[in-house]
Amino acid sequence: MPEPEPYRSGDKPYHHGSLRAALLAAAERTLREQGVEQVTLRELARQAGVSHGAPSRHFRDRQALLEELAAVGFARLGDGITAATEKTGGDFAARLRAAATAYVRFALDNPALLELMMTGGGTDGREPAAKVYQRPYLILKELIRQGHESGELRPGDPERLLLIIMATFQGIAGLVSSLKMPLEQAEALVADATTLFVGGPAGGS
Amino acid sequence: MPEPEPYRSGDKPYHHGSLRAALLAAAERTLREQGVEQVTLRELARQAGVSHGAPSRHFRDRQALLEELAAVGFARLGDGITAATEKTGGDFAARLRAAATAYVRFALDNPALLELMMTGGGTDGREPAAKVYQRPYLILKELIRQGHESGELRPGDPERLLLIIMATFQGIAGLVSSLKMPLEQAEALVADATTLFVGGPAGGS
DNA sequence: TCTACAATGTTGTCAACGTCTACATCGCGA
DNA sequence: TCGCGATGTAGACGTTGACAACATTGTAGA
Repeated sequence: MPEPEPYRSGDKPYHHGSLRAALLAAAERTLREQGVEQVTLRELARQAGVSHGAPSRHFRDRQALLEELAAVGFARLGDGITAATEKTGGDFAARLRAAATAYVRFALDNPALLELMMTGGGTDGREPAAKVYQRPYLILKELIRQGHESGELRPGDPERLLLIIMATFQGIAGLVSSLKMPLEQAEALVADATTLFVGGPAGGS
Repeated sequence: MPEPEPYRSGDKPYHHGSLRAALLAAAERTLREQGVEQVTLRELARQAGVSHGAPSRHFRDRQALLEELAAVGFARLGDGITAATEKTGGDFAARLRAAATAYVRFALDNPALLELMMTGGGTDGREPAAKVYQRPYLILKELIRQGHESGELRPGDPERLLLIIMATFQGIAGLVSSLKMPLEQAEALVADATTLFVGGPAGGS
């Protein structure tokens, strides 16, 4: 079965039309299905039906493409967390849990992409990837402010609380992802952690 | 006229003698100094003063070498945590903190190695790298049992508490590592988290 | 002592990759 | 119309992982 090209199917135009987007899409698919190692410029070019040199017109090098892909991931993750918290009612714990759940869900749905986002794909520290935390950082910061204001969150230095909470959720996401934990159990873990931060007992006893 | 001289310093014997260890050592150094991408079989062979095909006698392929390197890391991390908890006095919180501190210290001292341990270096899911957690898992499990026995740890299902604690410490290690946080601040974070689990208020207020 | 063998290292080769350069084709605005 | 910049093509080069054929060495047993 022929690959369903979005534009024209039979004759190939000299110019692709949206090669950049096509390369990123192919990259994400390949990353998900075969891992970073298989995300090669030549392979993406093949998938896009284009010569092996073409990608260089859109991405300086392989690393640049991976960073762009990671950026897409950042945006989607941020959107997911924002949407989750915004559509959740006023209860502080529920919103905190919603944010964490969105994070964990992303980790389970996009393990390879999340890994890419955290490690930068390559190694040339060109991007220390502290960026993963930026969006969640701001969202959580605001959430914590609200929690303190309403008295629903245990007192304490907001900055330090923020770091612990972020670390915990980040850790849960990583744990859940590398243990391939079922979503149900992952959410239970999130619920426990949330309860812990808000002040109640943990462990569901 | 043949030369019956056994060895001379300066002339290279045909057999290296301990090539496997030399390759692993070179791999760890290169990983630390230049990142995973630079850990190439040929480069390691060069560093060991050996031909480019020699490594294949000791490691099936590059991935196998990286996994071996990760295993070395697991062992060292486990030893570090065990040593830290064992040499710390009876107080539960102190021992929990000691374990976490050892973890975080390892993360700060060996960022690239820890990353390799968690991601498996490659991507071919040949090793889901849930191994990182095995040693800490057992150690923490025992610690939690003791904490519950002595009543120093807040009550709750041990399994769930274990997961949360592991996730948190794992998260702190990752956060600290990718944010290149100074050790001092990292330890404060660990102290906060420990206090939180033991039952007191967090945030150092 | 001699010899066959297993372990280890060397050399040569191949395909795939990233990257570079020279060239071809296209669309668009002066 | 025409020319120019953006985009894609084609080929080359050096590096890498992997493999196969061969060389060297220590050693166990005849």
